Amino acid sequence: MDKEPLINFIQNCLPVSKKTLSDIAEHFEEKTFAKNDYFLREGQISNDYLFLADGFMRAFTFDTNGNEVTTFFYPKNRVVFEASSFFMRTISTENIQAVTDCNGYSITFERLNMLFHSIPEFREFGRAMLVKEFSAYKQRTLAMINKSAEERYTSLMISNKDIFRNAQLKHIASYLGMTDTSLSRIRKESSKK
Amino acid sequence: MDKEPLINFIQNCLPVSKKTLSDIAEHFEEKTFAKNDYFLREGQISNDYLFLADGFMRAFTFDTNGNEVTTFFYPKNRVVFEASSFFMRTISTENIQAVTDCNGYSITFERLNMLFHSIPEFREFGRAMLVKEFSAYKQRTLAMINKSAEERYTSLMISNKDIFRNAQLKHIASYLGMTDTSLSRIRKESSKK
DNA sequence: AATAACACTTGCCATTTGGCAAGAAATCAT
DNA sequence: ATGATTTCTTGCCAAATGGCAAGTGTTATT
Repeated sequence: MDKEPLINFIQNCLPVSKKTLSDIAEHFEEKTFAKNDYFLREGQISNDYLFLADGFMRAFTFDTNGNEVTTFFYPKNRVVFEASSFFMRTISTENIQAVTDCNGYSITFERLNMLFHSIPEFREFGRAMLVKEFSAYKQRTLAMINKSAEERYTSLMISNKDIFRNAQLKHIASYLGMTDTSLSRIRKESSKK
Repeated sequence: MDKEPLINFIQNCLPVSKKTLSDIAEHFEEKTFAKNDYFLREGQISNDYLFLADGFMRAFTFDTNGNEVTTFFYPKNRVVFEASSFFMRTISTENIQAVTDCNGYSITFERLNMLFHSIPEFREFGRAMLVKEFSAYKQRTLAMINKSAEERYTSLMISNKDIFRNAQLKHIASYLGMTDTSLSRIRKESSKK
């Protein structure tokens, strides 16, 4: 059985025995997504927790005016899940879509809980993922407030260049809270310097 | 022993036996804060998980230009904690301060984990609080993007009138991602209608 | 009650960002 | 490869928001 990337990722987060690791990995199953496939669609209850081994995904939803808004980008080598729908078993308002061809390993809600129940260290892993995601989200919120469009662009450029390599302009623009027109202009100005 | 509000709150979130409830409540201790007291200061590792029975708090930090930014408002009857610092044992970049006189019940990291370990249902409570907070944060992020300053004001007015009753203009302004000058003007315009 | 400190409002003007629409460039399907 | 579709850029102008600073109102302190 392969699942190398998954095992490495878990091991990097918390030190557990090889045995436990393979017990955990056993419950994940391989998944692939073609470009533009959906991992989660709004209206569904999210039932999969995914480790993204390769590729690039994004989450999006719609604001009150019906405009699509990108809410998150997921690079490879991290877990992908919509916390609220997955853990509270509520209908998701977000979509998660493959931006490029992707592959990874997923586990269902039921099985994940079973593992959380039986393996206390792994419970810690689950909590750590949740807290980490939350924390990243907070930092992003902060970066949005009290920064100009150009500053938001620059920060993202510095911290997440891969987003610009993978995603479309209009998706990045809505992620940054500006129009694609503005982002285009800002990018141009910025490249002059 | 009192702790009525705490017990009611937990019971509302998940149905547990009276016995279990009082076992849980026993580990919380009463806390009071005078107006402007701090529940958490940046630079510290957050070690308390608080149920706010009465009063009003706010979280704030500073953006890259050194401006104070309000990141959250906590009305009474909910839990107050900074997930990242509390659960990951990292230094907090946020401050949490009493906006009015407050009182509630708090529990330490160590004791909370002990309860999580020994009472599986309560573990669910912990996860639910974390997910709920995260979910609220996401909704807020979304409400900020692609909305004008006036729309952001109006939404907050509708959903959280109590913030306007309790907090200062400049704190609300930074929470809404605008200057206090703008908020003052917008509020005026809005009251005309 | 007087003073000081703080919170809020308002006028004037500068700057940033958006809206629209046309054109250029890139990508996709046949 | 060719045309069709989608994505990105750009010019022009309008609208929204911010910066500064003075003025007014409110609250706290002695």
